[in-house]
Amino acid sequence: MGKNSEQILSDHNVSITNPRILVLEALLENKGPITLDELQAILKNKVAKSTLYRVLNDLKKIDILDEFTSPENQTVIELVLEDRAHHHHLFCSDCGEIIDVELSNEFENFLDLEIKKIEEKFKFKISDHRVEMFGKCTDQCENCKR
Amino acid sequence: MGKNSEQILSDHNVSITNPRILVLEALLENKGPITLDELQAILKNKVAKSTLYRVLNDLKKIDILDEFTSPENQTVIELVLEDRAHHHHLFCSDCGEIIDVELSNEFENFLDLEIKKIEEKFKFKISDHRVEMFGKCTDQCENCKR
DNA sequence: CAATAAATGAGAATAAGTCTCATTTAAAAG
DNA sequence: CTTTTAAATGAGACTTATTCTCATTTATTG
Repeated sequence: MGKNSEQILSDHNVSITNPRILVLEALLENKGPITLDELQAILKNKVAKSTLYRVLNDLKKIDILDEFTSPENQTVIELVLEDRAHHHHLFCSDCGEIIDVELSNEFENFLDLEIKKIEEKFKFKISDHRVEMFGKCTDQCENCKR
Repeated sequence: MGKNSEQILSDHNVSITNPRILVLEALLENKGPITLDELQAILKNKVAKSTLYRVLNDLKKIDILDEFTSPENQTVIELVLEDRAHHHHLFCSDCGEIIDVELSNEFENFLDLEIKKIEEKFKFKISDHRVEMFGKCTDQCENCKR
């Protein structure tokens, strides 16, 4: 059982306010990536547009929100709590669905080695990485929402 | 020696126009990823804003332009000609530089195997993938533009 | 519960990208 | 090498996403 929204906020020394609770609850219910449009629809008439953007920026600042852009140029966000396993994303160009994907430990270890090589070659300190996969779900796709 | 812009256009059955030549030449000179802002600066007073966007969409349609979003939410584009090797991107959060990175064949093969597993698990046909690495270049970074 | 700083709502402002339409240009045919 | 015609362009209007402003409300602390 995960934490509730108030715990999350106080754990990060962020004041507990109604909009923040509402946004976090929406994200906690909707495990996995969600487009901004979808989130806005859920919170319509509950949280002002300007406040929604501010709250999302707050969550980014305390490092519990990941933001990225879909191939269709939609802003996508995802709550990243400590208990969430490291994962990547799979995008369907038919239905727009975005699926969390875990790759094998062997693969992640291999990737870490490659990254060490890149760090040396380019004199970089690499702090994070992301693997994105693009394709189409087949007709019988259980993930597809439509 | 790569192709020139007119050859590229005619190879893809696209009519040869001045704006298209100018955009392609700018991209050919600036090998590697470039932000839209940078490209717009280069082409200022040469190509209208609306035309620039149209030309970029044309290049996307004939599959020689890759577009993605930087961690700072900047639109980034990169010409992808047939002779370009498959590669990935390294982002510096200090200077904003985006560097093309090739990973080893062994790694790419391993990734292909992982992708096959994901295709089966999620009943997907995966057509493309992308590895993004995020970090900071060190002080003596030769890649850093400033 | 009072004081104060922080957060919010509403809408104005800005910025990125698309669309419209009159004009120009490229391509193809004679 | 002209003429024709469809396609492309430029300029700016329009749309949409995101940020900003400021008066009001709310959370926190003492």
